Amino acid sequence: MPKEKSTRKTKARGVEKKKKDPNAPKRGLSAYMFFANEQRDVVREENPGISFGQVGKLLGEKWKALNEVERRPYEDKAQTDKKRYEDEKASYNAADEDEESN
DNA sequence: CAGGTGATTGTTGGC
DNA sequence: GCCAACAATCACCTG
Repeated sequence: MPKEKSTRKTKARGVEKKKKDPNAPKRGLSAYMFFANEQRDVVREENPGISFGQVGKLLGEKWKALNEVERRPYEDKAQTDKKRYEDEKASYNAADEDEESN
């Protein structure tokens, strides 16, 4: 069971020591990201003048408020985005074999 | 084979 | 540029 205490740990790693990738192929976005993109302007519209605290929270609440079907389009994108990352990883792997000739 | 870990993704808003 | 809740993710590496 992973410990989810502190929200963001940014660079504060607690494990031995892992080195980041040179190309850092990053991962794909998350359904939430796509959903947020839509609500972002919507939520803010329903709550004009609210700070991130409200928006962020409301976003998460509404996010789940949606039904699987509503999340589908977002998940779909998330999966597609994932593939996108796969591509990076592919290049990243290839680069590892022959580094950049440059 | 199985596990868990971390890294990342995007929103807003201020310094 | 970074940080914060909010959520998902899930590929990565290891023993």
